[in-house]
Amino acid sequence: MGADAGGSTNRSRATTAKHRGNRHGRSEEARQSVLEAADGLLVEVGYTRLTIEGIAERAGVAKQTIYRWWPSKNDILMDAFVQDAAEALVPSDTADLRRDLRTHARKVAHFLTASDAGAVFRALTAQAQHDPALAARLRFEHLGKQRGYDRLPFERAIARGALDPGADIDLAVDQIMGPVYYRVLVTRQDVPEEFTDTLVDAVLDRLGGA
Amino acid sequence: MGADAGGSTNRSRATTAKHRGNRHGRSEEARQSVLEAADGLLVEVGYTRLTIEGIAERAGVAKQTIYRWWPSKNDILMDAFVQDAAEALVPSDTADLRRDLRTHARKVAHFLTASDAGAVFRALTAQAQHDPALAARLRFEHLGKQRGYDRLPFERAIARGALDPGADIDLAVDQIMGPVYYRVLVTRQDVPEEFTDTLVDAVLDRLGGA
Amino acid sequence: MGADAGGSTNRSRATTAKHRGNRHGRSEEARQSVLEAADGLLVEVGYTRLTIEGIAERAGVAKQTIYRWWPSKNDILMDAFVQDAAEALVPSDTADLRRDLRTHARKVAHFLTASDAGAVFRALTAQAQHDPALAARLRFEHLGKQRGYDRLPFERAIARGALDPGADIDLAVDQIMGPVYYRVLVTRQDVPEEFTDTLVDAVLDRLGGA
Amino acid sequence: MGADAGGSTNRSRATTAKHRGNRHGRSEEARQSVLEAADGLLVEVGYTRLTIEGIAERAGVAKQTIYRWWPSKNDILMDAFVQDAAEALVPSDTADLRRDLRTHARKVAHFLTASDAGAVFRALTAQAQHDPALAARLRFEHLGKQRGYDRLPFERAIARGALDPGADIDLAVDQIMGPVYYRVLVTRQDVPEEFTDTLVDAVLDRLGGA
DNA sequence: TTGTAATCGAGACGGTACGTCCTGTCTTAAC
DNA sequence: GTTAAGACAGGACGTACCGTCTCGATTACAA
Repeated sequence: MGADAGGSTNRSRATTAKHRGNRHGRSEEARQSVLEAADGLLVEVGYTRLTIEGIAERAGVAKQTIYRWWPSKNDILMDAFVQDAAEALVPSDTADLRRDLRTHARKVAHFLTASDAGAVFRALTAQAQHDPALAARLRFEHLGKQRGYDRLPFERAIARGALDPGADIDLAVDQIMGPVYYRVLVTRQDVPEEFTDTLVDAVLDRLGGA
Repeated sequence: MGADAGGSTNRSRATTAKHRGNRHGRSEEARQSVLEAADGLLVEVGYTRLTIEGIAERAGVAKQTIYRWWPSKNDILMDAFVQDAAEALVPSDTADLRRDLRTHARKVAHFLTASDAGAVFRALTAQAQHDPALAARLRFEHLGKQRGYDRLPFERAIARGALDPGADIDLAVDQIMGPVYYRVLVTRQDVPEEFTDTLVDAVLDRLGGA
Repeated sequence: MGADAGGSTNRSRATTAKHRGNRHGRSEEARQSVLEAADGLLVEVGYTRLTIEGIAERAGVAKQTIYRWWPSKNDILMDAFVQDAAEALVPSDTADLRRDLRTHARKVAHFLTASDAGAVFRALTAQAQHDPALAARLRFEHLGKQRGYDRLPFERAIARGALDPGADIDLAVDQIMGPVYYRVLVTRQDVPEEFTDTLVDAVLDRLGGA
Repeated sequence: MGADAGGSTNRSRATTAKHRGNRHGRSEEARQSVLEAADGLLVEVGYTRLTIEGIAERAGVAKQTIYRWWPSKNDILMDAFVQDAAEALVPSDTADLRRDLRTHARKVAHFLTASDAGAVFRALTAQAQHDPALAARLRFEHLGKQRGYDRLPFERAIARGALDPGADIDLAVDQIMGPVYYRVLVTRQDVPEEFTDTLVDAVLDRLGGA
């Protein structure tokens, strides 16, 4: 997307950070205010009443500016989500697999149920049911990386010799994360820490018992 | 909604002397053709392009007739789903817990990934993320009953003394169904029989080992 | 049209005047309340917002009862008008042509500008511009008779020898009534008594001077 | 509403006449095709079956474009009428009052009974009975000017010394025009030239005889 | 120093679908 | 056999957004 104009070139932009668009690229200011407006409106009015026109008005931006850079409402939310949630769910490393997994599962549950970014994720996951292209973006830009984080504690444990290298890590991740997402997206039950802890223990008991 | 006004209740009407005017109620024909049109169009054009006007046209029904009986597009789909999927997912009973669970998990996976009713369910679950009222209807009219079916093999096993009566059945159900729904709704991976079998075995190994 | 069931047969109805519809014919009560509801609603909400459904509700009558007896909204108003305005505009007879005409012209002006029946007449005349059938009914059931009344003072004057029998009475009526209706329907100016008196005088000066 | 964006300002627009509507103003092309469609449909299907949707379709214009610029169906017709009938009824000047009045009265009668613009005028006058705002627009944008034209022959006669300066011109206009409009709008009789000639003569005989 | 090219805001446009209102027809049960 | 009640197919209403388009202003580099 090349949407990111910040970063190492910000010295040359220091004096012109507020440009309103010219031949040399898009307005970073407009981009930011669109993403923030989308984020805010999603929380305030919900996905259904979130409109491009509403985002444009809230962002103080022309509708065409949005259409120039984003193909659809979902793509705006996707960008907003990627920007906001980039850091979130990296698991800790205490050299204690059970502890790391428990902490990580709790963090994921909290993200899904209690954070703004989680609300955006739920909305995007919902829309992805009707929109294969969005589903693909979600997979490539979020879920793949997330799967990497989810696997990380197991891989570290293997590296330090604390876990059988033949363990089926993806299965283990599905067994821990599956019930969490299931409760959040389907049954809408709470996801207390006892629940995630129990899931982790069940997986580790099987893996450890080998 | 008391959507059914015709049918078996006409006996009680014969004695109801206190009618002022017509109580002939809604047209069952119109109701059916709306539900069928909604079903068909959802499969053909997808949720996003499914419109009330399209349903009305396909059903040969006036738009107002739809609005008279259904508050929203989602409520039509909900009715269609309830009608179609009423029978579907009752587990078999072979007096073999492992076999019954494996069969049931495979049937659920097939329902979610390969049936028309499953497509409606996925669409409804997606919309329920944005619509608490729909979420409530889904819970009360489908998921509650479904949870009963999912628990049934365990309860039968307890009844016949093959399982510890203290087993946490709801947890076990979450551990089997959670990863299935997770793959369907989130990661969009296939759900092969080896996967569901493994989930069942993992749960039973723990329960049996108690 | 046969819309009128009253009149000379009302003796035989005396004992059944309040029936709500049976084998003996239409409900006079329903007919009356429809006409009154139409009248009242026309004054209250205006022609544009006058609906059959509104009339039915106000009259406490089923919509079908209206459609059974009246072909259209305008026909209801026409009946209401005929019933209300039957008596209104019969000219007095003082054996003084000028005085009779002045009085009559004033009464017509007052009818058009200040009476409820006049409001109905204006509405009907307006709709008659778009509806030839209504225009015909207006002509046959009102304007013809009204023209007779308008001519009456002249005919009486001829009969008593006070006016040349060769006078063009229709022209004279047009010259007096035309400007009155013109002000009411087109320019919406007031129609004061000085104005109608002057019109009468102008006509009589010509006729008398012949 | 400032519904008129064309007209005297079109000089400044000369170079941008083909724009399709942007921040600098509305599309003149859309405006024209709406007015023409309304005009044509009124003549073809009549006022009652004239719909905004029909106009939009015929004009090849979106419904919202109509609602953006005209508050109602009547306002469209009013604009169409003002545009079409701007030139129409200016009286000739032959320095012969009787001849000018006769010619003018004939032209007015012809306009009302035999022209497309006259059909629009009759429809508007009819609707003005139910709509005070429309009545006001008709008065200000047409009838005032028309009254000026109707008075013109008399004023010219006074200017050239052929008529008593104290003559009541408005009364004379009412006496000539009133019966014409009366026949057109109320009695629906023909308005032959003998009739208008007689009206003119009656008025002039009185004025001239003073 | 000026011209050029890309972006910006603004907003009118042709459309689609919305949810509402009313029309005129039909059916039913009550009286 | 008329009535009140009200469901029905149909169709227009006026609104909200969609995604496209043109416009004049703004800006930064290149000529």
